[in-house]
Amino acid sequence: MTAMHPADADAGCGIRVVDADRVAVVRSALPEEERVAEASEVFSLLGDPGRLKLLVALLEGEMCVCDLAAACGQGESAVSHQLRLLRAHRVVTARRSGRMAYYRLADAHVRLLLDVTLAHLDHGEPGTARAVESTAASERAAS
Amino acid sequence: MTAMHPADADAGCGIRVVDADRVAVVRSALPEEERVAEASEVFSLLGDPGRLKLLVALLEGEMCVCDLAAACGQGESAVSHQLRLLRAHRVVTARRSGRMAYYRLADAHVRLLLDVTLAHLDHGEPGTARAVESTAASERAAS
DNA sequence: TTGACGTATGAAGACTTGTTCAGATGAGCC
DNA sequence: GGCTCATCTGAACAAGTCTTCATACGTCAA
Repeated sequence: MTAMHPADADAGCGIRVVDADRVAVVRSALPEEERVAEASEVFSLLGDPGRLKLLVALLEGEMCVCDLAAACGQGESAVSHQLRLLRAHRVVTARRSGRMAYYRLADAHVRLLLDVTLAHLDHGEPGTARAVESTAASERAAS
Repeated sequence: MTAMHPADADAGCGIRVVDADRVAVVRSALPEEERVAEASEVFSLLGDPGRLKLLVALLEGEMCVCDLAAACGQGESAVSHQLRLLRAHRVVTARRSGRMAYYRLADAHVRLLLDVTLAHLDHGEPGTARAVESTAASERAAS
């Protein structure tokens, strides 16, 4: 664990390393594999423009499939497929009323990510401080 | 724009709509197509476990390619490809020193997203309020 | 019950995306 | 110069993803 001269060291397996200390620190700071996978799945869900639009739309409150499709300019079947995916990951939940299905956001973390991102989009680059503000506000309102 | 009885209306094109008002509101609240695309691209970048690990690693400060590879348990070529992508999207920047290349986070928004997510991972579900706190703190420290 | 409707689902196809391997580039060292 | 090393790049393949079409399911109204 102590510092060694650069240019040689290994990090468990036999991999080339320059700054062994740094590598060790980062390694222990890195979340478990499984956590990273979880997080990246969530980001992946937000990584599709169609899905992202659906979720942003749902920030306004619950909506049925056909309204979501209309509001986001997508086919109803496509929307249904996406919602299915989002439901499987517990990002949204469905409430059924007769033959209608109303969807709403179900994940506080995702809501937070969306808020942060929207705030960022609003005022170009700077974003951070105000983003956090507006995020906290909308989070309060979202309970 | 005024309310009409449910079950029939259209939203520009000829699409079935239940709550025309809601659809109209959401439509105007939705960011421009282009903004949504930008945002979803960023999320997509965070949506790969390998890339996500690289970025989390870079939260600790700048690192060279081989150390990143070692710390994240990935091949150096793979890492280089990913960094290239991240660089193209201005999420990271490279500083060259001799034959080494040192990468660092270059996007405040991405850093914020990472912080929020890590905070969320730490204390399971609740997350929101404390996530914002810790996020703001780390943002201050990150300038 | 029958038909229309909103939603859900399965399968197929085109399209992305990530990894790997092989080789190229350019900096440092003898 | 010639060698090694860190990084980059291109091509190819495997794997995953999104959309579409067709169809199935449950609900409501007549």
